[in-house]
Amino acid sequence: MNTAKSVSKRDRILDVAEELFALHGFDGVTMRDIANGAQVDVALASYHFGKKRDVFDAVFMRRADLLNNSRRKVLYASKEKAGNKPQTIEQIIEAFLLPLKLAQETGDPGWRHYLALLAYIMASPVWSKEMMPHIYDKLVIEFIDALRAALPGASDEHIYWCYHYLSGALTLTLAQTGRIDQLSNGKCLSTDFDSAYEHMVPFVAAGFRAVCKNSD
Amino acid sequence: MNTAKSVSKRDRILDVAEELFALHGFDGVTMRDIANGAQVDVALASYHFGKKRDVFDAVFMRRADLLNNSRRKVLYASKEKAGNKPQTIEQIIEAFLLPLKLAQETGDPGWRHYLALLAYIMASPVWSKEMMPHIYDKLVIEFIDALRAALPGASDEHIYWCYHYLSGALTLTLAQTGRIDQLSNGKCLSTDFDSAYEHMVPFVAAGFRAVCKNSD
DNA sequence: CAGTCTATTCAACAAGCGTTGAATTTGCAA
DNA sequence: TTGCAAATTCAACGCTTGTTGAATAGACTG
Repeated sequence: MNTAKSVSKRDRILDVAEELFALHGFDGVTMRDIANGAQVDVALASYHFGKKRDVFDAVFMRRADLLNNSRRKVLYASKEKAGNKPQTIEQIIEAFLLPLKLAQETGDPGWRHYLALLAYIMASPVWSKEMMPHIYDKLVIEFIDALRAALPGASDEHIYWCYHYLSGALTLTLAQTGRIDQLSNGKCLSTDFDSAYEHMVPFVAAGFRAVCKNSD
Repeated sequence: MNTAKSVSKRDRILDVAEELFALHGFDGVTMRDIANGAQVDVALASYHFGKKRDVFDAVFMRRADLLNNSRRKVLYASKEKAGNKPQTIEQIIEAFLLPLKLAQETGDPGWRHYLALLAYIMASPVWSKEMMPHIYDKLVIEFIDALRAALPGASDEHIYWCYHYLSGALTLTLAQTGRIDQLSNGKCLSTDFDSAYEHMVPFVAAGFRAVCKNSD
């Protein structure tokens, strides 16, 4: 049998750790939780990755480059498409969000879990300081530069605050807490990234314009 | 000496727990961490509150009613001020955010920690389901009703998604991760709720209008 | 000052934790 | 088949965890 998949135990450990860390955070998951989920001995995770913290890092890094490259590629394609004109805010935000939507659309639940893990990291004062600068900063700065070019005359302060709101809206979306499902009585779904993406672009773009038009 | 304060050990436990839970989450904090921080024996927290989970709940509940009442009061005052006309979106969002800004402005670091704890709960799939409906739902529904009245013709789906983005922007603000400080090289500060509030109102209001004008 | 209730500490427990070294199985090349 | 290295399990360690019952100190009342 074993029709589903024949991934290595090593990969199963990463898959399970990804899901559990996203759900319960670093301290809410034990090595035994991971081992049980992966149907594997407790010692195996240590054998492959080292300390518990190294498992967490391995999970985080597994898709980080993939996601970063995808985002960079989409941003550059968007820049190229705009030619010598500056991109519109909508185009920049679309480029910012599209790779996340695409990751979701692969249907691989691993990507869904990874995005939730990213949300966990971004919303945590401790983990955000530890993980984000090293991995995601370079690209974020490029996006902010693009926004600056698209909003001539806007003050840096306004741009950074608007980016912060964008980042917050995105973070809560990636977290997939199920809260919107419950508040809306099922009319909106946390897992429906298409809708989240579709409405987020005009929402954020309008926000940027409204705030930044008041700059000196 | 002891010039600063003469709070009871019981209160010191809550204060320390509040700060630590906000920073590290429920599982990232031990009873001994709390006891050490409060300079108190390990057993005392159990004596006063029961299980670890009960300490968490006690911390959460201590300010929940206070905050809820403040928000309700501000919302009603805003409604009254608008008279028989519907409130503007700006007025509703201001009413939504003002109590949080006021809590911050008391200067009491406890409130700052509590707001960060709220962010931790809102961003967590597990805790958000467990804590939010019971405590904050009734009021949130009132705010959404007000928004519906201020946006005639807007579809529920649009309103809920926009509220979701507002909630996300707010959550990341309350979390005070320090990320905006670092990205902006100190031009913007996570602890500067005045600026966060000031820019968030026009940002979110414009977002609502842009999305909801496309409703059927 | 004796008595009583509350607040606090002390000491200890059983369970669960991450981690490790040795033993065992598996996969593969010679 | 043998040999060897990688993958995996087994068994156990020292430590930390949350929690509890008994002992002590403190506050207040009569």
